Amino acid sequence: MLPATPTKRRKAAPADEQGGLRMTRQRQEVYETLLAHRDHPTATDVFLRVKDRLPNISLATVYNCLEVLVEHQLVRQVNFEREPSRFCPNLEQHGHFHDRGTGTILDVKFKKGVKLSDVLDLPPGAVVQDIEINLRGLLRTT
Amino acid sequence: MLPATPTKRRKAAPADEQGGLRMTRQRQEVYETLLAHRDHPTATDVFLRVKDRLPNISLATVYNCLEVLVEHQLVRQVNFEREPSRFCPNLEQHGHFHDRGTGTILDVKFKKGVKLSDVLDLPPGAVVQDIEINLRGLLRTT
DNA sequence: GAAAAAATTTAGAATAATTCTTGCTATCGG
DNA sequence: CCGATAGCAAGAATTATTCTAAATTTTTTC
Ligand SMILES: [Mn+2]
Ligand SMILES: [Mn+2]
Ligand SMILES: [Zn+2]
Ligand SMILES: [Zn+2]
Repeated sequence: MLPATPTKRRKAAPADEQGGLRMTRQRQEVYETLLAHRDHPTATDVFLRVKDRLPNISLATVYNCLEVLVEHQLVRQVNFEREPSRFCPNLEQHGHFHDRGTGTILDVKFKKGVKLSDVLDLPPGAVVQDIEINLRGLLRTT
Repeated sequence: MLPATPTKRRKAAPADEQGGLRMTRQRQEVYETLLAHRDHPTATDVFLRVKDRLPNISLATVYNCLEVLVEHQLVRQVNFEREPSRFCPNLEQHGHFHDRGTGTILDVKFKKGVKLSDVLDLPPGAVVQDIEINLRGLLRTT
């Protein structure tokens, strides 16, 4: 006999909720700001941009929104050295190239069909969950 | 006629100077501490270890020593996310694997003969000066 | 080898990105 | 509408790191 498990159906998500993330106005604007420019802005950059549309937003809220967007994997956090974190809405697996000349950060696609183990001598038993590839150099403007 | 260039020979480096780096006691101990364990310690870790041998060393000095060792390329600085920097005396080109289970950071060798351009779609004109590969995951202990 | 100059070390203060705390507001489920 | 939960804003707190200034050590000059 089955135990009397009450048929606890998953709580219906509100209309504006996506993947457990409640898309508030602030989160929406932060996310759209990232989508709009895709130039890997810092939290402060995002703050300044969003302020045009939401003049009362606080920097703490921008940090909160970015954190929750990262947690829900709508956005990636990109760190170069110990500089302020940057944020990227490109969800394809990719790396980053930092041009020391201009400070620009560019997305770098991974070539198709390349396996990590073709390139790296992984420690035995290593289960890789996350890959981060950061390049630094110069963009020779031809 | 040659101009009267005074025969300005390169200033002789003091005996303890290597590649422009003066190997002071503090730098020596910091460097040897890194060589001794190769477990990617933080500045504070190094500070605590070196204090056993140089009880008067200050944390600021450890930071200074690490900085100068990195500048002179005897040591590499390794950053995972926004955690405190770690330091690595392995000068071969390599990446790092961070085991989320234990916090251990392992060196990951690059396979021989693999070119970056085999793996990544580099932006046109990009001259890569520095490569950083950081992996995160679990070490399945078999 | 002393004096002067330069480099290094030290302790503590300052910095800056990020996180935390708290009170307020908005939204949700009923 | 009501109580509960989640999110926001402002400012304080945190913390790894850098800076400052005075003391010490090392190197150079005489
Ligand atoms: Mn920016
Ligand atoms: Mn450690
Ligand atoms: Zn990106
Ligand atoms: Zn290493």
